[in-house]
Order: sequence, then structure tokens, then C-alpha cells
Amino acid sequence: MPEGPEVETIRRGLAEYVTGQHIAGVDVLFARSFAADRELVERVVVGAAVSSVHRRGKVLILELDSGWVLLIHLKMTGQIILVKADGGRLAGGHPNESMAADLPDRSTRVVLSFASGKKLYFNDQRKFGWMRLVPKSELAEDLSIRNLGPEVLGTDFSLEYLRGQLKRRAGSPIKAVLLDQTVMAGVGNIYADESLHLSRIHPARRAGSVSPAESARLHLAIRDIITAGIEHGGTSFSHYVDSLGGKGDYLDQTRVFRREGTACGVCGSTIIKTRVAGRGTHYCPKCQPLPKVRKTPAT
DNA sequence: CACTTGACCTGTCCGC
DNA sequence: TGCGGACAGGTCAAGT
Repeated sequence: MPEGPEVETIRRGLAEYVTGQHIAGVDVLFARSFAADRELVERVVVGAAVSSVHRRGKVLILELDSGWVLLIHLKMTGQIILVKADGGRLAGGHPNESMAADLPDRSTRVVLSFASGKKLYFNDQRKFGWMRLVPKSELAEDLSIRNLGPEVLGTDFSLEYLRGQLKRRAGSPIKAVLLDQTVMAGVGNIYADESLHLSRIHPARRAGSVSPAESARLHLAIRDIITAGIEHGGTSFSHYVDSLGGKGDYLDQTRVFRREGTACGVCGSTIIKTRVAGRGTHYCPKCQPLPKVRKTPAT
């Protein structure tokens, strides 16, 4: 579920609440969510303190003072929920749940207990998410990190770089390129649709057909949309609540995502939902036209 | 190599 | 109300 802006929002919450906290215990309720040897966990996690919290793409990086890092990927349905020592929910969780903590629940996969009494619950309904331990010295080479493209808000995500990637992936639908984490890190399905609408490019266009002017619009749009997402604290719906405890409100702001059947805010045409690159895809047929007809009428 | 598809899971929603 | 099927925000491995 979470894309770059959601993960960044969670990162900020974690940085505030767990930096400097000592980890007193680790409970793994579902083994594949945190496939680490118990002996290793006891040696490098239990008793260690969280020295800082980082993010790369959609991966959360908790740096421990043991020389190891704890990586977390939330995939589709992962959540981080922080609970105070007295059991009251400090942050995170499902918007429909009461604030009274009744955790762990059936989707809790891992629990970190801090010496202060705070607890961090890693909930993940669909079990796609994971936590992993990596020596800090090997972080850059880790499989989850090493193939990631530049952060879209970083200086190395230049227009020139984007143009090169569009050329390399000329045969793919532009939407597939935006979702490819080796091209750029942090963009997911929502922000891909939003960026393409803002830059007025049809999601099924081949990347190679995108003009220089369109590329420039797209480059700007991706940065603007991701920035807005972070400013609004991420997108909030079924599974997402940021770890500061407030709901993100970006979904209220979307231009096309989950707005099929409603009027485009720019031109008033009806937003369409279709399937591109195997993913649910929303766009405005008037703002984002296909330049050439896909199926030629028989004549 | 570039690109597509299926698999990983559980839950929900929609049509019959 | 129950049941089958499609679908859900992300990545991989394996296929063409």
C-alpha cells in the first residue's frame, strides 16, 4: 500500500518516537515476516538502541547502535503502529479501530518492545511485507537497496536522466516505467496516475513516444505530486495511517486516482478506469489523449 | 536484453 | 445469506 510519501511520513513519525529507544524484546508472530535467526536477533537487536531512522524508496531503514540495520518493507498492507507504555495507542493503526490498543491482533506479524514500555507493532494483512537484518556495512549492496533508481526528489533525478530512462524503456507503457523502482524510487500506483494526469500524458503511451516537452512536464509533475503527497502526510484509505497518528488526507486531493466516473477537475470529462501494465489505472480521456488510434477501423 | 505474466497472501466487494 | 470470481496501493522469478 504505502508509496514513497506514505513511507516518508511513517519514517518521520518513527524518527520522533523511537530514536534513542532501547529495544528490550522482539516477538515474531509470523516467521516469514521477519526471517532472521533467533540467535542473531538476540545478539544485534535485543539490547540495541535505534540511532536513526532513514528511508530509501519504499524501504524503511532503522539504524541500530549494534552496527546492524533493521529494514522494513510494508508492501501492500503493512502498517507500523506505535503504542505507549500504558497501552494507549500512540500512533498508527486502522482508522476505524478504537484508539484503545487491542494489539496484537490477527494481522500482527512482529512486535518490538522498547525498554521504555513503548511497543512497535508490524501489522500486515497480506503477509507480503518483511523485516530484515543487514550489517550496516552491507546496506548499500543489499538486494532491496542496490537496484533502486534515484529518489525522485533528489538531485540525481534530473530531466536528462529521465529522458535517458524513457529511451532505455522505449517499448514499455510510460506508466510501467514510472512504477519501475530501478528507474526511480518511491513512485507507486497512485502517484504514477496522478503524475501522468498532471503532465497530460496517457498512461498507455509507449515511453519512447513521449516528446521532450512532455518529458519536461512529466519530470516536474512527478516531483510536484510526490512533494504534495508528503506535505499532506500520505494517502489515507483502508490500510494507511501514518505513525504520528493522524490520517493522511492526500486521497481527498487526488486528480484521477479512485475517481472513475466523476468529472475531471480540469476539463470536466469523465475519469476512466482501465488496466495498464497489469495495474488499475485512472486517467482523463480528454486531458490525456492517445495520439494515435490503437485499433484502426476496417475500411 | 526488454518486456510480460504469474505468484506471493488475505480480505472485501460485486454479481448471481 | 451464500458462493465464486475479480480485485487491492508492491515486488520478484520465470517466461516469451
